Amino acid sequence: MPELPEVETVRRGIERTVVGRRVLRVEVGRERTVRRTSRRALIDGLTDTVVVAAERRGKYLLCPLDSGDTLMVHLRMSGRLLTAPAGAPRPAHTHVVAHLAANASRPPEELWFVDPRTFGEMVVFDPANAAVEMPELHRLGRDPVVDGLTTRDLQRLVAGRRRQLKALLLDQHVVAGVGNIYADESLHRARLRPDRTSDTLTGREIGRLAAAVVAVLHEAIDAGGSTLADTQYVDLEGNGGWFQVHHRVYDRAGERCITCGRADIERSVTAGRSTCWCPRCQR
DNA sequence: AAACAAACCTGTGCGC
DNA sequence: TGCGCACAGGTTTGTT
Repeated sequence: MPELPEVETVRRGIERTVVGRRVLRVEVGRERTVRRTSRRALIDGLTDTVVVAAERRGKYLLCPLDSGDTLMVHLRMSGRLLTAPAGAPRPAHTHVVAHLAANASRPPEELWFVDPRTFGEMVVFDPANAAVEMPELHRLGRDPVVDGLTTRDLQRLVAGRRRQLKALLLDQHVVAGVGNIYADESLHRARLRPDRTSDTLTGREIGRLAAAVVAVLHEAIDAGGSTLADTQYVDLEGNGGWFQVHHRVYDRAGERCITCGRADIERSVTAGRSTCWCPRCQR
């Protein structure tokens, strides 16, 4: 579910309510959530540490600890991070609980990792050894929000390659953080068909696409991300985002395009993913 | 190199 | 009401 704007919203929540607090105790239910290492490794790596920052690369949430290690959280399809008062009843599929010490402004709380589909992951790793423990971090492409994404950046990324634009945007090694929603929304804003190949783009079109990706992601962050009908995605406090009301194509197949008002949004499978686009606006 | 399918899981919504 | 199937915001792996 969560793409860059949703993970960024969670990151800001962690920054506001978790950074600076000590982890007193850790419970791990499902071992699958900590499959990269083990229950023991997560518990030992997190217990009695202070979370000193909250960072993000693409869809990876990275929290440096005062021990020198870093906590990595990836929400994948259905993961959620939630804060709750100590002792509050836990929802189904709560796989990890970190007990947080009170501080001047907050009472004792718990940080929950809830994940019905169990694709999500948590691990405490040593950043000095990241090449071995978290190799995918080093293979991530540019983060359009952290690094920016200029026309020239995108020109370099597509140079000498022939790829469908949808696949290009979804490839985390090229651009980190764009998922199915924001790929479709970016392509619509750039007025480019999802199945156009990168080698057919003019310089002007590359510029439109780079600008569209950056603009869509920033607007989505400003709206707190997208919460769809299933309300799977919520922030740390359990509140949904509202960018879904600005979606122009995603999940609108069969509906009239609100940009041109003269064609219906089509659905196809491109890059192996359900894809929504306007046959009139997008060339 | 790039496209494609399958795999990892559980929940939900829809047609019958 | 119940059943079976398609599908879901991600990523990796293996095959054409």
